[in-house]
Amino acid sequence: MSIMEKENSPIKTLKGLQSEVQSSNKIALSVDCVIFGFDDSKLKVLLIRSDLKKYHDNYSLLGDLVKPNEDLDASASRVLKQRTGLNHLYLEQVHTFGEVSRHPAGRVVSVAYCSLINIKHHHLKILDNELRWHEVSSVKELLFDHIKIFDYCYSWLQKRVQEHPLGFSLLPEKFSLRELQDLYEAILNKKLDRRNFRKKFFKMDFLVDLEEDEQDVAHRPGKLYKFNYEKYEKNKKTWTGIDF
Amino acid sequence: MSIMEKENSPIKTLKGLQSEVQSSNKIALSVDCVIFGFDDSKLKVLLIRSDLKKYHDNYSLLGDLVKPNEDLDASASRVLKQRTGLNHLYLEQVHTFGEVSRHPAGRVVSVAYCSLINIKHHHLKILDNELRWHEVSSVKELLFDHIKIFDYCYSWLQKRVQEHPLGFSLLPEKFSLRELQDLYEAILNKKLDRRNFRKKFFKMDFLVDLEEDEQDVAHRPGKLYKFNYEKYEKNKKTWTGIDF
DNA sequence: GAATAATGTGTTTTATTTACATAATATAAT
DNA sequence: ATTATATTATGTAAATAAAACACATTATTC
Repeated sequence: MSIMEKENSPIKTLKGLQSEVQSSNKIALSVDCVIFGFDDSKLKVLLIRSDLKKYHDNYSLLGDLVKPNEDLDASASRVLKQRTGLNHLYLEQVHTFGEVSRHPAGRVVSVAYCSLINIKHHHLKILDNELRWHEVSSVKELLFDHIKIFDYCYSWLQKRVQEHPLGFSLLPEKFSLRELQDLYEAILNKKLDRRNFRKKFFKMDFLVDLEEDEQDVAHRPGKLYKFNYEKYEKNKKTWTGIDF
Repeated sequence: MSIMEKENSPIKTLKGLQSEVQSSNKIALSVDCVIFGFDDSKLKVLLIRSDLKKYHDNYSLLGDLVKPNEDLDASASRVLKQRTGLNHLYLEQVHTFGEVSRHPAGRVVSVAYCSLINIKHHHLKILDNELRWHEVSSVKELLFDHIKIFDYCYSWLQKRVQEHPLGFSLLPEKFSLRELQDLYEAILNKKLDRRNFRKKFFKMDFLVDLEEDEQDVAHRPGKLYKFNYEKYEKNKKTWTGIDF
């Protein structure tokens, strides 16, 4: 692999490799988190105002440098925890952005993570630097290349949410089918047929009818459901079908 | 973003940020390429023997450290070029592996790329360290965590090839439908119905009939086709359909 | 020229997706 | 309490796509 394979390389020792790695040109590595939430039937993203004087008008994603003794995933979890006070959130790596000139302070390669939060359930515990939710549709520019990272992660989410049950992380544990559909409509940014939507999800057969009704709605309340992860895992399809 | 957002951070200058990045704990960053090829109706992967004495029995992926002034994608291209002599290959970033203990020589975070080569057309120009093609089905163990990277990239390919026309990078420019189907069967590791396969691809409508026949086959020759990328781009579907 | 080993094509069946309309249930207003 | 309103819940028919399946055709080889 990598480090030890140079052209015409002779046999090396592990010790030699260690010093090669040590003395090599290292690179600042960061994680940036695109944190999505869902509230008021709208898809939102959590942003913070840049604390750089020069860029103080810009909002940015939440991120930090990866520590030398920290797994990459752990680094993203830490950023979430430190910046929002929230733990154990849905988190998945999406893409690594490594253009030389992407960061004005020097070479910084950034690994983008996507996180999904149930806004209603988890209240932000830290509110530095105008940390707050922004409507996804209103996000037009961000610090550095963050808009590129954001766009990439949003596209990723739009695709991913159609193939994996991650959308439930954005909802309360108990939700109505209307809320679920609103969520999908917000993420995919298009209207869906209610009857077919219901049919689809009931057929997938991992929603548990809680025999309970919505409260505090000014009309006939809908039934509440929860997502049964075990059932999903047991029955999930091995996806196939050539189509493009 | 990241670097400049510490808890309770005051307003910072760009200069301050620069020195923060400079003095921060940097990390050795590498790229590892999973290079797939297709030959003799079998999916293959290009591996090299480790030149580490201790691991000399292990094969490994092709990789190298990312240089300070090199874009990440460029780094992967360079590795391909340096190790195979081949240029302008299909190349796509897949995932970043960043566990602290993944590499015995110290902290090395590695960005995995997937590359697809037409074995027949591109002859390897460099054959260091027993660089050669291995049948994908026979790959059981690799250096360090390379088997994990390989498995991840193979799964990625299996999914990706069903949604995007990247498979054609593994074939000669002119190919028969049998070759195309053999390719899909090799990648997906299952038999497909010939009639339905043909229908599917003709319907997608980006194969150009070259009005030419296969040569040197011991039976009725098949027609040759090529992939029309422009036509694909023009008609490609915006993929939708909730299903999991 | 007969046997072989592929290619090339079409139909039927089944499953999935789309389109669409009406009855039921709660709240809010009078 | 009656009515208007807003939303839930449900079913069916039509169109499309996927799966299963069989036979005629065209080269090569013996």
